[in-house]
Amino acid sequence: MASDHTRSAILAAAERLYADRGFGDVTLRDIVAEANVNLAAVNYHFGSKDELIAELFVTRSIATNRERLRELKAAEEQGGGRAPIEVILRALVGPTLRGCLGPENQRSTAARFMIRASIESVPPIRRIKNREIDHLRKFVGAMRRALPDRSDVDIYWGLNFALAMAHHTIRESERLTKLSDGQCDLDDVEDVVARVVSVATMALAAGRTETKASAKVAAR
Amino acid sequence: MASDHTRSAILAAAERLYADRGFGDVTLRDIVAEANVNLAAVNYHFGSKDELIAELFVTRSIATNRERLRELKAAEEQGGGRAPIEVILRALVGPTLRGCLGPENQRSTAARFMIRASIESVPPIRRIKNREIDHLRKFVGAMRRALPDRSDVDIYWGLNFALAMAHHTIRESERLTKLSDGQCDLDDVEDVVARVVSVATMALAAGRTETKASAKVAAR
DNA sequence: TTGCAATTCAAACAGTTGTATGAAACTATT
DNA sequence: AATAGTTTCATACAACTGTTTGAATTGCAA
Repeated sequence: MASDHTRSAILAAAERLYADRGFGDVTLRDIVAEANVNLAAVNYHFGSKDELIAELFVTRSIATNRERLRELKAAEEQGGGRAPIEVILRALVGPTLRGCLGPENQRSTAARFMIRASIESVPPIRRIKNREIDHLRKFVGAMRRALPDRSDVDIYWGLNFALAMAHHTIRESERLTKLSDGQCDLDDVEDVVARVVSVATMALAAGRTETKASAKVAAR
Repeated sequence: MASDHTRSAILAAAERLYADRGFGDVTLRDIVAEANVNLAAVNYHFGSKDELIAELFVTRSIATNRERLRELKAAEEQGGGRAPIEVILRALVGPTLRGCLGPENQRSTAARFMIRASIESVPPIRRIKNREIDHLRKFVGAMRRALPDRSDVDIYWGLNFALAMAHHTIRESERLTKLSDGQCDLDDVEDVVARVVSVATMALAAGRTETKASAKVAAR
């Protein structure tokens, strides 16, 4: 087969540029210049610009999802098919947070690319994200097993909030640092993971079925 | 002065189109066609496309922020300068959620526009968002007064998580609906507000300074 | 070496984009 | 009615976009 050299040079250059400057103002010509290949090579190897972006994102997504499921499976096996909720949540948000936060200077290109992808949503990436639901269902299942007397609705909301805290913290890490004048240490990834897991666990552990009712009372 | 008719026709058309089809594939030509005005009118009245987008977003942001502060001020006055934390959090996330969620068919153009702005982040909007920090500081102050023995870091994290849950729920409302097979009712806005406020309140009320330590223990 | 497929390349294409221009039309004041 | 200022309009501009083409080159198998 081919040497594949051009293909991977394009992938690397594209990831680097997208990570640094965003999808908005990186053109194919920027990419091929960075990769030292011909302009037509992108269409030859990937078909189109969108397919290039999609391939980049899929590759990284698969890696994260695999890591998530690995942690989940390990936890459930260790617990005889049932894992504690906080370990499940850690498997859900840990890989993403670890992949995207941490000291900026030692942040991988892949991490910076994924941050971009979470900030600037472009069509090819959105299409892929929409297919992530099946992956999340596996976590719903595990959470159901961990909290058998919890309603499905509460499980979904708990999952939603856990992802919310993780993704928003990544997206707005710069703002949180500025707002807190550096007091919130986003580089201490394990602390961030612990905080997210802690709150999400509380959200799911709080008084059964009471959540909605009690909150509504407080609303008055 | 002028009739202002053209100006507001452009604003209305642009908001409608951006809300429906996103920033990515709405051109100035689409906008002026929808508004029944000449192409050059946009640059004449707004200077550039980006300034048009900025004006749209600023207008809506100011409205939301004003509503937030109105609720906050009312609550603090009623409590003699100190409001309960859950009321503060409600003032923070309530206006945004109420503005962006609710039955789709009766969702205002403004609301749909703001959802777009939160999903597809474009440069002019990002620049404005970065200036939102001063506004958030007012909530930090109120939260400090409500929870005087809470560390600043915990306050910042609590604020961050509250905004995280609100914004992520808006951004991913479609996915949550699909994942839960319609069981999570995103149209019941007050329930959503109550859920977010409830979890955020718990996050801030949970064992002082213990949060981090206890979570770290759970991590083992 | 010859032949054939895979790859690279320069060049052009076709389309779109936001913006600028200068004349025309309008508005309101004198 | 004449004027000055504002607003509208058709049109052109200049730049950039992703993609295509067809010829040149390369690498490998027979």
